[in-house]
Amino acid sequence: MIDIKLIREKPEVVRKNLEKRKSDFPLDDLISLDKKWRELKKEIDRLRKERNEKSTQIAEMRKKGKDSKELQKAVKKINVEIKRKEKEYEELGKKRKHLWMQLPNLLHDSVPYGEDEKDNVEIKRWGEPKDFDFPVKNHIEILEALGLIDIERGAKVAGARFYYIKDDLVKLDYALINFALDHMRKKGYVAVEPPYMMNRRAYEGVTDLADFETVMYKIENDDLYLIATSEHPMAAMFMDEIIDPAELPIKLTGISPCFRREVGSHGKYSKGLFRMHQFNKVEQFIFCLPEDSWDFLEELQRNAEELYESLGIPYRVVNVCTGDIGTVAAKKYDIEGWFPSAGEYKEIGSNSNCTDYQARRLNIRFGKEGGEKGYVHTLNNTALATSRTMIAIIENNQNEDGSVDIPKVLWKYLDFKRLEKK
RNA sequence: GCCGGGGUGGCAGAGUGGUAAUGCGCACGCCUUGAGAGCGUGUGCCCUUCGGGGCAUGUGGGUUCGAAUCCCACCCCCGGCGCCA
Repeated sequence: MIDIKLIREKPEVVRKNLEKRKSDFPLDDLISLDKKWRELKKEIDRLRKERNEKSTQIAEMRKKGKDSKELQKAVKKINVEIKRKEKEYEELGKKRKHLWMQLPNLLHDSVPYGEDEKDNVEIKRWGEPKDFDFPVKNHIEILEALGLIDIERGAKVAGARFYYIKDDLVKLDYALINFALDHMRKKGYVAVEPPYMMNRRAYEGVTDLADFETVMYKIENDDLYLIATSEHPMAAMFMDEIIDPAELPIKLTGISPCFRREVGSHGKYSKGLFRMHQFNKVEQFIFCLPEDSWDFLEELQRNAEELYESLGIPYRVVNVCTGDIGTVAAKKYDIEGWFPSAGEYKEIGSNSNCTDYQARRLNIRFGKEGGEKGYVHTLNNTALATSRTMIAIIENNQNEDGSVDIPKVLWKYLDFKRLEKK
């Protein structure tokens, strides 16, 4: 959510941002809706004032034992009118809010202009993709041969894009979680295991409204949605609160499964473990003062890069362009890992500064009571999503005999050093 | 799930039909060499032509000229019972 005052007073700034995003958002509709809404509010407030005055008069007359029938009649009449206008006001208000919530965040100047992900700008590359002297296999071939994954039974029991992972792969999953958690905790981030479900009000605060149709699973009979990432419950954690600036920054690292419907994302990179309905992820999250958020974006970036570097996964970093950045972020870096079977870099993590956009929706402020207040800034970055990282490890560290070498940093979490046929 | 108690500002806490006391905290000012104490002003949200106005007692309805207060439904918290990994 963007400050409504900015929309009213400097619509040209907002309009320019929309042009940059190539958004077809109907800004003029929002502005005129807001204007009508305010006019109607003024009108209703005037009527309410009249009613309050008359009611007070009635009370005084009663005290004196005078007859107040006429006044009562008049108030009744005003009330009918208030009720009529309130209904209109409420409908207008809903439309206004709905539209307002869809208005995307203001972009940072450094976000490159572009149509889609092809126009993302590479800003860094680390590591050298290995030259294999044998035909590389993809992770599904490798895992099926090792008997560590069961795709068919996953589909039988839950549907496509659900899988059973087994045995040493389960251990590897948890090793990666512990590895990432340890890394983040060493940096002073507080580990959080959040609720895996959230109610509508909280969820509307953290994400694009369109996600309710394409991303989130709704729990029947309850006002609950399965979380798509622990970013969401962490962001909502301080909903409707005022944080003492002395407490900031708040640095969290969340661990949870992530549930995603993935409606409309068929085909692309959909093979194997790359895009599933359920996966585990360690996430980084920061609440901070507005002036600090751009520095923290770089800190979050570095944290994630260190993880992939110590795992030995070649990666590159892209500055995500205007056409690919999404509604909530003001700036976003993606980390793309190297996948030998595809012969390209693909997204394994995503780092966003959401500035005050989420905080405004969630009503999370900082400030002393009675003192100056403002909205905090929120940032989130993947630390490590286990499924995609496992694919990267498996494909990059495969041997000709079908075994896979485990990166040394994970050994202490495991009772094996290779995935191999038993 | 059942029974009981409860939900009022940042916190504590009054108000049982007449339009939200009071205390603490916090911010600003005065005073002070400084701090503290003391005194004063302010302290949520929305609108405003900056004069002011409206809203706000868990949420949503209802009754009434007027609801924190009465009625209905729901949500949440605490205690007990039940069920349970």
